[in-house]
Amino acid sequence: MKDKHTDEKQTFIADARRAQIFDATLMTLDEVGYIRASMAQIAKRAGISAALISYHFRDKSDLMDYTLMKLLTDMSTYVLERTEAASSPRDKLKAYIEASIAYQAEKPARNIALIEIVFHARTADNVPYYKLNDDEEDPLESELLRILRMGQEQKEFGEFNVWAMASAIRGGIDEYAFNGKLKGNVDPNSYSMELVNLFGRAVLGG
Amino acid sequence: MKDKHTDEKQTFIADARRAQIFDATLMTLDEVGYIRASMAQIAKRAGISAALISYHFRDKSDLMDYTLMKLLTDMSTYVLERTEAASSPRDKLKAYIEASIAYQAEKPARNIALIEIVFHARTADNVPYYKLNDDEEDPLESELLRILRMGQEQKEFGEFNVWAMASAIRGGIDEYAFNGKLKGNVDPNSYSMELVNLFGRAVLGG
DNA sequence: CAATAGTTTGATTAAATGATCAGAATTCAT
DNA sequence: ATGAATTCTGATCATTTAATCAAACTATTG
Repeated sequence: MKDKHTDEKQTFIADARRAQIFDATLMTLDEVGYIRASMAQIAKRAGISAALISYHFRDKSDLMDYTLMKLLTDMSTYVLERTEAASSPRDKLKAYIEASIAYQAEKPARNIALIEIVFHARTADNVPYYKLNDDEEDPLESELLRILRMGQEQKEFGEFNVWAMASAIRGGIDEYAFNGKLKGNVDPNSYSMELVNLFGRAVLGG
Repeated sequence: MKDKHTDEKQTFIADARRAQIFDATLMTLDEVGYIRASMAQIAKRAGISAALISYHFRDKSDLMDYTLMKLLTDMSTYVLERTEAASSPRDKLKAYIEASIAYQAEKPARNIALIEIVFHARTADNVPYYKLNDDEEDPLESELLRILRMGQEQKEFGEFNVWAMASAIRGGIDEYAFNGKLKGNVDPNSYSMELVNLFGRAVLGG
C-alpha cells in the first residue's frame, strides 16, 4: 500500500481538508498555545472530528511540521518579494528590515503560531527545534548574508563579520515578536525606521 | 493554618531541600525540556519521591516560578556586577554586552532552562510568560536604558529612540542563545567583540 | 445503477500526568 | 526520653492525551 501522506498527488477534497486543518491549527496555537493545542481542540475549531486529523496526517508531529513549513514559506515569500524589488545593498537591507517588521505587524497570529511551534516541537530523539542547526538553509538567513556580502564587495558597507551582523539584525527583528513591552512602547513603523537607521550606521564598518 | 510557602522563615532543611529541587529542575529542563519535565523526572534526578516536591511547592507552576526567579536574579547579578565596574556610558555598554554573552557561554544549562520556562510556562488564565508585559521592571532592561540615556545626556551617544536601541541590543544578545547555527559559526568572544563594535557605531546616532 | 475508492465519525484504549492522603519516619523541643 | 511538629513516601485518583478501528457515509467511475 502506498503512503498517502508522502504521495504527491492528493485528491481535491484531501487538499482542501488539509488547508482547513492548517487554518484551525493556526487559530488554536494562537488562542491557547501549543501545549493545549490538542487534536480535540484543533478539531473543534475546524468543525470536524479529532479522528479525521489522524486520517489526513500521520501523527501530531506530522501536522505540526506541515504547519511550520507553510508558515515559514509564507513569511519568506512576503519578505523576499519586497527585498528583491530593491537593487542596491543598502536599499535591500532597508527593504528586508521593513518587510520583516511589517509581516509581524500584519500577521500577528501567524507569528505566535510560529513561535509556539519552534519552541515546543521536538524531533523524535527529543531535540528541540530551536536548537536545530538546519542542514537545509533558511532562505531568509541566506538572503540577508547575501545582501551583506554584496554590500562589502561593492564597498557600500565596511568591514565586519557577516554572520555576526546578520544575527544582530535578525535578533533586532525577532525582538519585536518576543518583547511585548517593546510593542507597547514603540509602534511598528517607528521601530522599523529606527532599526534601518541604526543598522545603516552599523554596516558602515570599522 | 499558616501558608508554609509564602511564610518567610523556613527551616534549614526546607531551604536545603528547595535548593536541591531547584538544581534537579534545572538539570531536567536542560536535559529533556519543559514538556517532559514531569514531577517524576525531576524527583528522579533529585533522588527523592515526587510527592516531596508537592510538599515543598504548592504546585508545578509554583516550582517553575521559583526556578525562573532564581535564574533571572542569578543572571542579573552576573551582568550588573560587571557593568557597574565600568564608568563611561561607552564602557558600560561594552561591559554589558560582553557580560551578557559571557554568561551564556559559561552557563549554557541555565540559559536553556530559562528559555524552556519562559516559552512554556503560562499564567492561571493561560497567558504565556513571553507575552507578559511585566509590571515589575526587568533590572537588566532598566540598566540598559539607563546607560543609553546617560550616553545621550553626556553627548557620547547621538540621537535615537532608546527603547528601539535597547531592544536591538537585547535582540542581538539573545540571538546567541537561540541560534544554534550562529554558535557554530562564531565563537562567543568574536561575537561579543563584533556586537560591541557594531553597536558602538550604531549609538553614535544620526 | 452498482461497485469501488475515498472520507468521516464515535467509541475505545493505553499511557502519562499533577495532585492528594494516610501513615511512616525523622527531627526537635522540653 | 517522650510527645509534638516536621519531613517524607507509596499508593491512589481523576483527568487528559494521541492513536486506532470498525462501521457508516459519500463521491467517483464504469
